[in-house]
Amino acid sequence: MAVTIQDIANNARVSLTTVSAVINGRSREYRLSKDTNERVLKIAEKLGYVPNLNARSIRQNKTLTIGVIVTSIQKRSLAHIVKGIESISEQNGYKVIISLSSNDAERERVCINDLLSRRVDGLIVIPVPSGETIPELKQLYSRGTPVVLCEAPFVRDIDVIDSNVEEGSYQATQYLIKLGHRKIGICSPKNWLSTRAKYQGYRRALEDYSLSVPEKFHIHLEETGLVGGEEAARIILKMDERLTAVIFHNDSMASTAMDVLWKSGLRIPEDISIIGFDNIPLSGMLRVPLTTLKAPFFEIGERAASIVVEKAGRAKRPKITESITQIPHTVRFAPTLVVRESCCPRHDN
Amino acid sequence: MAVTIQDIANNARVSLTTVSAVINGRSREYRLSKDTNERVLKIAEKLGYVPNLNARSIRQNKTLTIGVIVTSIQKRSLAHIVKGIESISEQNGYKVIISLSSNDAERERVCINDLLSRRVDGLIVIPVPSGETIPELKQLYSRGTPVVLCEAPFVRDIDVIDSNVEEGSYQATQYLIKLGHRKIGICSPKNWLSTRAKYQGYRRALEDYSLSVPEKFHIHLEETGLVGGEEAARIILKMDERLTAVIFHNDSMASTAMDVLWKSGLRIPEDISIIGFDNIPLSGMLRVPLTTLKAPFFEIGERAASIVVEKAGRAKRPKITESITQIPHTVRFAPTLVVRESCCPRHDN
DNA sequence: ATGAAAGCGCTAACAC
DNA sequence: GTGTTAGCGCTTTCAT
Repeated sequence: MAVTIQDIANNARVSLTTVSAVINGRSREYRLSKDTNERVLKIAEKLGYVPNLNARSIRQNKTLTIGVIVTSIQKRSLAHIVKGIESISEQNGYKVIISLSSNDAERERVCINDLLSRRVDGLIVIPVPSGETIPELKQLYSRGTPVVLCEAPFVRDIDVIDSNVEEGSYQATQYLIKLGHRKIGICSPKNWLSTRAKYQGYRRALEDYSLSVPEKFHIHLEETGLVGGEEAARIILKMDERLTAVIFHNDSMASTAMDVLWKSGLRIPEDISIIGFDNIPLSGMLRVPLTTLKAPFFEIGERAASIVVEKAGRAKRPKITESITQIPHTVRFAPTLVVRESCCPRHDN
Repeated sequence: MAVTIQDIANNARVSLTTVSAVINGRSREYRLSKDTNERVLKIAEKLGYVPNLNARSIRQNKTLTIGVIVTSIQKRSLAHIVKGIESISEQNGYKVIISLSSNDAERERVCINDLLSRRVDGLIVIPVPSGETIPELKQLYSRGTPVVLCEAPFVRDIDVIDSNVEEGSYQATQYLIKLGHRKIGICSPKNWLSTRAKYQGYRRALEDYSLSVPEKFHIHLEETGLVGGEEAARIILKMDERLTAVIFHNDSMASTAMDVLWKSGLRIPEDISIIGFDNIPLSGMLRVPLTTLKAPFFEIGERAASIVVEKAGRAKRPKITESITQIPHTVRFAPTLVVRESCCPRHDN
């Protein structure tokens, strides 16, 4: 069994209180003698004392911890969000504990419960892309738990910080339209909120330019990530009408799709223009450097964390919070188009 | 304040004990009536009860939690290790809490302390690459804390699961030698353990083929990651003797370096052959598909977690553990060479 | 079948 | 300057 303050107290022949005061750096406040202070510290050190945060938190009813739930850590954008969260949290004295939901609503629920059980002071969640868990998250929020969502298009009545994918998709589409493209496809995983958002931006752009919006150009994928890219490429190759440009859900999908398309003899961008999302580091070094949309993910994380930290801090002074009607914060950063070499004006074909 | 079992007990007009039994699914064991059981459950639900894991763990002296410390989550290899850890942990009823050390020894120490304070039942650490924290980790280990290191070349007297980078480097070098290369460079961040390991493999290969090992071909980088790649490229371009092949510390470094080299007019592989490490997903889709070494990172995570889970479980039956002299597990998986297009036989130049 | 009571490691109000 | 004591939310032994 681990060393406790009791052990230290016995060893130093002082009381629990004294030890506690020393450990918490309050010997001044408690007017402890410099001597006692040092002796206790030394003994703690010698005994290899490690404070028990769980015991402390149960007493103080706070943990100085923020729970973060992320669908996957492999996605660059999410990794950046997490770094942003960490940075702000740390500056404010909060530790972050990261949980992975692996894109699975049930696992996300387990993570939420676990973190709540650990009494985190706040929660930042990248919800599963299907949006399945949104109602539960809103309920948490309305019951007063400091919770902020990142990357949750369409979601309202709860704090949301994200990149405006609708807007990004609009920009991408507009760019392609201006290059003369008319047969523009958009590929993304089926049943994701962000898919719907991207489709809306795409549609809005086409409509703004009075172009038709053929339903068949909206390609729904079963798979996500790399495999999704292969699936997309296969579908595109099989279409009876050849697209002249395609917007992909993200860069890694675009890369794999590009790879497959290229291997089956299509030239990029001459035969088909490609746009991705996220601006991952390697996208500029691909066979054909990828045109893509970048968003300030690190900053998104920072903003999310600031809100949580602020609310968690406020929650400590109970009375004040009580009657405040929450006004949800929503910030959606507009992405910017990074033009590289995967798009060109439409060639007649 | 959150709902407690006391609240439930009051509401259900039963005792604390009863509620506790119900919550823990032991009403059978306690011979509680089906009626009581359901009533309590219903009330817990209604009140929105969330068990306080901290309180529980303080009582039970275990947390069913494994702490994982990782230098960065952006590195694919590490992300895979984490997934492997998660997978095994979950199967064994353990939650994982992930902390990021950001390649900073001091932050790693903070993470270790924090996790110990949270009384995790075990610890898996990817130590900072300088190896600075190894002594502390060994000390932890020798005091009986279940701790396993991943990716820690040279480290002994503690459980280590990793990829054998020395061996990988040997393979890479041998491959290049067989292609006829004689001026082979190796680039990696200075003062890293893995740098030393890779250099040893490289050196061993050259010596096995009775080739000279010019010190100047061992390039030490100030920077890591993408920027390290740029730095490497700049150095290579400035060398008075042109290398015909280079081994990079990892794929993302190799990619950026390749990009810079290519942009300054070198043809790859004709002018210079390139090998990376890690086999990241995009390495096959680069301008020149990258030859690289892949290692079973997911499996490394799995193995590490199995050990920790096993030890954590054993620790619960104190007597047995007491006198067992620990025999450190060490598993170093040999990487395999993935041949793509970034290497070719030496051209006279 | 259910409850009372002790105690896990710690903090904080209040004594002395 | 330092110690006593109550209790945070929970589990567990022992009574009933």
